Amino acid sequence: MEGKTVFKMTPQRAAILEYLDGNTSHPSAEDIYSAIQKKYPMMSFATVYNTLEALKAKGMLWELNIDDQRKRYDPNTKLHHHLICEKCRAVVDIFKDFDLTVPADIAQGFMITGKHVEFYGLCPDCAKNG
Amino acid sequence: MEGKTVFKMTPQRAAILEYLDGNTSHPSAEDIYSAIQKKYPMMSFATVYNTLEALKAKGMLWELNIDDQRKRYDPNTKLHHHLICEKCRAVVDIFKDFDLTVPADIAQGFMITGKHVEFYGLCPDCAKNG
DNA sequence: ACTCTTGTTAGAAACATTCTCATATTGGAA
DNA sequence: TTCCAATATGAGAATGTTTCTAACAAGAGT
Repeated sequence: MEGKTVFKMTPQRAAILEYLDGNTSHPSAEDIYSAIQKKYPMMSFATVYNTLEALKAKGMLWELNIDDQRKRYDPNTKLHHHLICEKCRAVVDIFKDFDLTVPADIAQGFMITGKHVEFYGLCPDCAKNG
Repeated sequence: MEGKTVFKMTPQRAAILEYLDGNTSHPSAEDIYSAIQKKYPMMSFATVYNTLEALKAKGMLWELNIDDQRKRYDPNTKLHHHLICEKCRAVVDIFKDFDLTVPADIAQGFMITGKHVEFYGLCPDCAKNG
């Protein structure tokens, strides 16, 4: 019987959790890896991906497909949305609850379980310089 | 002076355009490549990507980051949103205009130029079988 | 101490996407 | 028509991200 497997705490995982805690930068795996490598040079990329996968499975992390080039991770799993700078790829959180009801005749029989709004634009820095 | 470069029509491009015209399946580059390869076995992957890039630059195509694994392309560039099946990755269009105004105090100085809503769920087939 | 489960690591592999560059085609101009 | 410069193509190499492999390590419980 499948059962939920134990999540063992290790120094590597503690470091990843510490890095993610309260982090609103929506880091990529690479970002996480390089930040933590300073402290733990032995840390492997596989461990980063394994841990992110485990956290995602426990619902403690969102995997965002917001960036053209790589996955981004968000430790805040309370319903919210995102604003993305098309120039520097900065991502910021939008905490606002939009009314997004999809009428049945438009939902085409889908069972809707989640929603996410992406806003595109330019962040203050890029708007100034570009 | 940069100027917009000419878009030369070639048999390969005609085939890609024909395949995309009215296509609501949100195909990946691979999908496009294999569909067209039946007719044009000499067609190269580079050509598919080059053409998609050119069409995107002309605003005739959207590149969608809604799939974990690969980019998906949408020839319909009229404002709309998407509903994604989390099981089979099917993507369907939602033509409904949501009111998505972001108050200035929440926009954090961003200049917002676009928006896109993703709904997640299960398509009728997957809801039935899963 | 022994065992079972789970986590770690380095490196290889898989995969999507982009790049290179020699060659071929296109569409307008002569 | 023929010619030409710009642009497009194709095969394969290169890149970057993510996943996989397999051997080893660490923990908890017996």
